[in-house]
Amino acid sequence: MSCGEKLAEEIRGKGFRVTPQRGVILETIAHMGGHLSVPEVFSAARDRLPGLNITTIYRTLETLHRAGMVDLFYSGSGPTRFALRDPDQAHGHLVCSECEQVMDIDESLIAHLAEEVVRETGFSIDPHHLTLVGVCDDCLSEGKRRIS
Amino acid sequence: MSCGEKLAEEIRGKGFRVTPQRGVILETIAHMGGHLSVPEVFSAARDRLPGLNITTIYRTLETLHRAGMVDLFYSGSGPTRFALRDPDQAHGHLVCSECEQVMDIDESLIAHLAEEVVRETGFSIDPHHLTLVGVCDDCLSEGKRRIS
DNA sequence: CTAGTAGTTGCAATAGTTTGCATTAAGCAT
DNA sequence: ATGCTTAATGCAAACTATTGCAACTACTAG
Ligand SMILES: [Zn+2]
Ligand SMILES: [Zn+2]
Ligand SMILES: [Zn+2]
Ligand SMILES: [Zn+2]
Repeated sequence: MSCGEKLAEEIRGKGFRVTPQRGVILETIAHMGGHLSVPEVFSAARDRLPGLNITTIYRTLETLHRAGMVDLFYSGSGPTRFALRDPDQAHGHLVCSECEQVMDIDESLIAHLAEEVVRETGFSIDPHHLTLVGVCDDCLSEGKRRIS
Repeated sequence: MSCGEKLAEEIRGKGFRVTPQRGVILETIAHMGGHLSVPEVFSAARDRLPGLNITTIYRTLETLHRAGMVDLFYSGSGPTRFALRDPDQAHGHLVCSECEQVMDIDESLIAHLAEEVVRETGFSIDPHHLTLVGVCDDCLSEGKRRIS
C-alpha cells in the first residue's frame, strides 16, 4: 500500500470521500515533503492528473486540515504553507520579523505553553505548527530594532 | 492637536516622512478603532482623500507595523486585520478553529509565555496581538472534534 | 447491480495582496 | 526661497485566495 493509499484510507475513515484528485494530492504532498504552498502542490499534482484545478487544491488542503492531517503555517509574509502532519511529533516555528529566519520549536516547550494557556483560560492550543512571531537572539543583540 | 496629527509626529520621529496620505490613514484608523482590514480602511480613507490608492494603504500599514504603531492580526480565515497599537496594554487573541470565536488574552499571561520562550530559545516574542489557534472550552466539551 | 443522495469538482467571477516602475514630493542643505 | 536626494505614491500587472453554481461521481441503501 503506497503512502497515498494509506492516507486515502485515513480520510475515508474520517468520513470524507476518496476521489482521484485527493489521492493524487495526498501522494504529491507526501512525496514532496516539507512546507508547501498551494501553487507548488498544484504544479506538481497537475503533472500526475491533467485537468486538475487549483481550486481543488485549496479546498482539499482545507478539508485535510479540518481532518487533522495537514497543518497550516502562515509566517506573516508570502503565501500560506501546508505540511503533512506528523502525529508523533508536533513541532512549531519561531519567525523572526527582522531577518525572516524560521526556527523550530520543539514539542516539549509547546506542551508547556499549551498547558499554561489551558490552565489560565480553558483554551486548548493546537500544538501542531504553532507559529510565533518576534525577534531572534541575533537580531536583538545587533539592536536592529527594539520591540516595545 | 488631533489624534491624527499626534500620530503623524510619532512617525516623523521614527524617521518616516509625513504625507497627506499617511495623515488621512492614521486619522481614519484612529477614529474607526478596532481590528480593521485594508479594504475597510481604504473605503473610509478614500472619502477623505479622493484619488487615494489601495496599494498605499497596504504599504502604509506595513510601514506603521515596522514602526511599531500598528499590529497585524491574522486569524486563519478572512483578510488580515490591523489595529492601532496600545503601548500600555499588549493584548492577544485566542481563535477557536471550531466556532470562529475570538477571545482576548491578557497581558500578564502573554508575558509569562514570552518569558518561557525567551528563556528556552533566546527568541523574543512580540507580545502585541499574539494570536493562538486552537479549540475553546465550549467546543472541546461539546466534543465537536478532538485535537490530536 | 441500480438508483438516489449528497459531497466533490471544474469553471468563471470576484476579492485580497504583492510587485515593478515611472512620477511626485517631503525633508534637508544651501 | 531653491534645488537636491531619496522616500513615497499611483498605476498596471501579476499573484494568491475565496465563492457561487452547474455538472459530476463516490458512497449507500435497497
Ligand atoms: Zn532575526
Ligand atoms: Zn513546520
Ligand atoms: Zn469554539
Ligand atoms: Zn486585538
